[in-house]
Amino acid sequence: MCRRPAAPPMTKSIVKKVVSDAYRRIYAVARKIPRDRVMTYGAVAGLARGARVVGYAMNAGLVPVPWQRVVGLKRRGVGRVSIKDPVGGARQRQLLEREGVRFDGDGGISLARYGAGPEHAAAARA
DNA sequence: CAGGTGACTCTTT
DNA sequence: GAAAGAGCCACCT
Repeated sequence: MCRRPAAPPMTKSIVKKVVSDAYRRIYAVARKIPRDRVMTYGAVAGLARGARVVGYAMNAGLVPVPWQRVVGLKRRGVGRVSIKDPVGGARQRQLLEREGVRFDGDGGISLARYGAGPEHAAAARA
């Protein structure tokens, strides 16, 4: 049955977000992220142009998007969970590990291996 | 309309 | 290598 685990309140404000073209664009990209793969906010936004907006879109959490596959960039080639909520961050990490993504001792993710960006495609394939 | 905030990123000191 | 500042875009008050 369709049980909704902690379904967020569908307020008009939230609906308005989904209608936004920018949000739709972000959701479309996030949805394209393959399993066992991660993408940085900058990659989803196209660069550091609207990286913040990407986080906003994920925060909405009203669309069936694998927000867990969207991570922040800690260092060049290394990603990391940038969620503000410690609970949500831990959950994301667990979900990613569950899909096969391995974390570094410093909580970093090797984008060269799990990066879903076109630039990392070659590295990811290797 | 203007100000403030944020799951970001980059450059410079 | 760490810290601070600036840039950017969208949403909320």
